Amino acid sequence: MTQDPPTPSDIPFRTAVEAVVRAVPPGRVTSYGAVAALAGAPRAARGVGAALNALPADTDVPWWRVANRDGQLTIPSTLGLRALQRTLLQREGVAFLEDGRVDLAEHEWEGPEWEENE
DNA sequence: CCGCTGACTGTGG
DNA sequence: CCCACAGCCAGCG
Repeated sequence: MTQDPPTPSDIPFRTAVEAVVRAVPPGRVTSYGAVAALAGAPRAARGVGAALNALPADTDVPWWRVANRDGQLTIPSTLGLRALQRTLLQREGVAFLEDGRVDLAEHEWEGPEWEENE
């Protein structure tokens, strides 16, 4: 039987996003745009936000390791989610700048391929 | 099928 | 450097 190799485009967007975010190592931060690209939809950065927003509270997906391209935590501050994200990141050793942005120069993760090189 | 929303991003003033 | 505007796109009613 012919089994085509599982290409990203065959996987539902949300599933692909979850897989990518799960691959982000502790103490590392990536952007919505980068996740979208790795998920096979380079222009769907906003979709990534929607996907993470749909995650159940008990998810094992490390959603807090995703910030915007500037390292800002753009998650709604409602319900203290913003503060929660910051707490979780700091717990992993992620440093923040004076203006409240994540220190991307020190903690940005660009993907598994990049990881091999660094 | 159509229209609207938003945890984004790039560009221009 | 800060702000406004305009594309983009998945998900949902």
